[in-house]
Amino acid sequence: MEFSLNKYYYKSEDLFKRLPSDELAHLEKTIQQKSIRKKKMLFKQGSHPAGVYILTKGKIKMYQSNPGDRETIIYFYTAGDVMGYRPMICQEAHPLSAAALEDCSYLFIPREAFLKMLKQSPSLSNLLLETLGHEFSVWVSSMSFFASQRVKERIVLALLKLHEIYRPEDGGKVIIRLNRTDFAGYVGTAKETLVRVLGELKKKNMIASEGSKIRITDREALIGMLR
Amino acid sequence: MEFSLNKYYYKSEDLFKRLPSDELAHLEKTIQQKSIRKKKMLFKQGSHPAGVYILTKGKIKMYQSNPGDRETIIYFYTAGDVMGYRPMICQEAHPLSAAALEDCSYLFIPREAFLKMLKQSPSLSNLLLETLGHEFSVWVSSMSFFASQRVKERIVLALLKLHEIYRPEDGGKVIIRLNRTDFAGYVGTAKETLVRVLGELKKKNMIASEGSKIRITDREALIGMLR
DNA sequence: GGTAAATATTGACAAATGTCAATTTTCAGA
DNA sequence: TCTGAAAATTGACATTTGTCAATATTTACC
Repeated sequence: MEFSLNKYYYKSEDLFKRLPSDELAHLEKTIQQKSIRKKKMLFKQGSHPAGVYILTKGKIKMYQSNPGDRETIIYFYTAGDVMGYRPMICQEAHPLSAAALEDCSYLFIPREAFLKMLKQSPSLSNLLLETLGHEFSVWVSSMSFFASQRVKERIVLALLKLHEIYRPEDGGKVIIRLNRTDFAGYVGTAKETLVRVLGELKKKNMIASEGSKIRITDREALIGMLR
Repeated sequence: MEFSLNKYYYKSEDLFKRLPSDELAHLEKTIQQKSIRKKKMLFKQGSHPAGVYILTKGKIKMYQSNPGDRETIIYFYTAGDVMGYRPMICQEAHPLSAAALEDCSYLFIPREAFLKMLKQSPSLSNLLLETLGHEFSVWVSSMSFFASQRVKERIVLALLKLHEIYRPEDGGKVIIRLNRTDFAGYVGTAKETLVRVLGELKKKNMIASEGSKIRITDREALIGMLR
């Protein structure tokens, strides 16, 4: 079977653009423009969801703080992604925290407006259902990959995912700007182990790096390591 | 923060019971009674979803086959659980395979009937949305736990989850009947490593086992190991 | 451009986990 | 109840991964 990054990667981009235009127009009246500085938290795990976030610029990490100050990063959001609606739908607290990796801009739909709309609009609930279902499949794949692979393979898959996440809209070169600690938290390994594997990939000319910046130079070779 | 197994465990039980009675009545006309023998497959990953399954008796494992004949088990379904609707909703193939761990009985709703109903019933789509959202949170927690913990802790959490999965309806003693290979596939470790950790827990009188049967004898102590 | 603080890298070693090959125990069917 | 096959257990050892401490490099800020 052919390797498919698609299976492990998903963007909720354009979720709202698929709504009927009258509903979209109504929604837009309640939307607020906001921004947040690098390293600031957007929300904290255990807190009550305040609304839906649509990221328009920058990157956000979703993570869980674990005992021993280790941080597990579960997801990176990038421009176009919709965040935070899930726990709201099922009246739960946020299971994860969110923090900005860079300066970010986003649109915010307050909780009440969103829930009211959800009640009235079958198209929105069907849209969310479809999105959520698909997102779920991606997670399932990621989880089983994670459970069955060694650190090296996980790092390689993480590199490929990050390559998509950091892909610029103008089609320019992809540069992954992520510090080693966050990268290691994403892979679920120690920072030192990550550095060593990256060093090895660098020696094989599959990636290039300087400082915390990483660039993939041989994507095919990386993919080749996963089968 | 208090340990909550709830965070890592979820049953979709009674999903359909929450539907309005007229819609339920309509659905019941299309439902088929079926059964499947131990070790037989219910569906295979990559295949097209044929309908929705509601398990009424027995246990089903959802798993992914990995290279090197290793199997990663992602989820166990038990009586009351609803399976297989997710990939149907978003028009995808099954991301996982399903096989019976014991002789099972189930109700089957054919694809067309289910999708038709979904279109007509806002209550069903809202119900599914809520269920899916909650299920997702549980998965997120499991995944971050998985990524951040050692094999021993993962085994202990798996034991606690299995204790719920194997809880009999009549309130009798819980006996986990699962072979070591499947258990190891659930934890994401080698069968031998699993056996060693179980042996250790047995020596500490936290569990008892004979053959492949396992019984938890000191639940509190196990929970104590997770914080 | 210079400097202190943050971050990445490396080395040495310890601990955790996997693998392979016996051996023992359990289980299902005759 | 017996018996072969399947499954669980154990041992020895290799490999992977984590930890701690030191050092080199990069980055942010004046």
